[in-house]
Amino acid sequence: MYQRKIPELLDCGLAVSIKVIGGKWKAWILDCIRRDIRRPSAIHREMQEVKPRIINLHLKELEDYGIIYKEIYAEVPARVEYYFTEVGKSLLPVIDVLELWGNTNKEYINRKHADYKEGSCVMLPESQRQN
Amino acid sequence: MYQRKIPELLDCGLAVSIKVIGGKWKAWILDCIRRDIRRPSAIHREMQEVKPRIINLHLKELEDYGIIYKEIYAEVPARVEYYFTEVGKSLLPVIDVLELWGNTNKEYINRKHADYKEGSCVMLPESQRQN
DNA sequence: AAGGACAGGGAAAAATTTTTCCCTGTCCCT
DNA sequence: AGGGACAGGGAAAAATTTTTCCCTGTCCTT
Repeated sequence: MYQRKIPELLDCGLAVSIKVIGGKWKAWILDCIRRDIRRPSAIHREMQEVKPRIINLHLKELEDYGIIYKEIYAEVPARVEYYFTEVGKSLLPVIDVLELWGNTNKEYINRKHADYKEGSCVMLPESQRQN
Repeated sequence: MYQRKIPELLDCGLAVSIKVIGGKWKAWILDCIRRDIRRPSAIHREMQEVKPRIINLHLKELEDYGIIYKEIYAEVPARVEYYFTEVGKSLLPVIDVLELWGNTNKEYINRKHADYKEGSCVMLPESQRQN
């Protein structure tokens, strides 16, 4: 486990929120669980682009924060499913707000961003790619 | 300027939102501007904890995204002030939502987090420190 | 002439996050 | 016995972000 060298400032609400959902794949994972894709292997299948190891790390982190929890069914082989805690449920509308703002403004942001740094390497959705 | 090696996935609204406000000090900077602390030097004074260079980089990025823009007054020495673009203004309520969720849940998150990894090194606000 | 405020940025180091590679088990099916 | 699905993690490499250090100017005041 990585040991921080610089203490985190977590007294600001915004810093806390971003810590929880700011990870590269966290939102996607939360979205899976919201859509009833609850088992690790199912999430792995859903997120082909991302290595299982990475997903596991994020799941663990979200579990650490008390956003999701695990049910381990004593079957054979053991079945694991993730569910939202109450706090986790309260996070969903927040994600919706972010998702909405992002979708509303992504063309604007991407265009502006491209205007400045043409060196950037942005992956457009397939429908917009032109190579 | 850093040249990405892995293309970004920016078709998801959430990824866009987090790209824009996810930087370590972006939210604080936006909050300064919102409170009429508009000049680079004033922002530097407000954010003593952060080196001016870093703030400048974030300001530049926010400007790139079209969240803020610069007014350069032809005085001597030149005076610079940052303002929100329309899109930038639309981001403010989003930040409020994040801030509110974070403030509502930070004790819960911090406690949960500490429960798991006691090795973590979290800087509490002064009022809560006990060393 | 020296010093400070102002706006700004290059280059490299350090810190952190993300990724890859590969390993541990159990069980089921063929 | 071999192969695949399942859940999970150590260790190191790579990528990215953040930070430090120090430099460029101009102008104003002492």
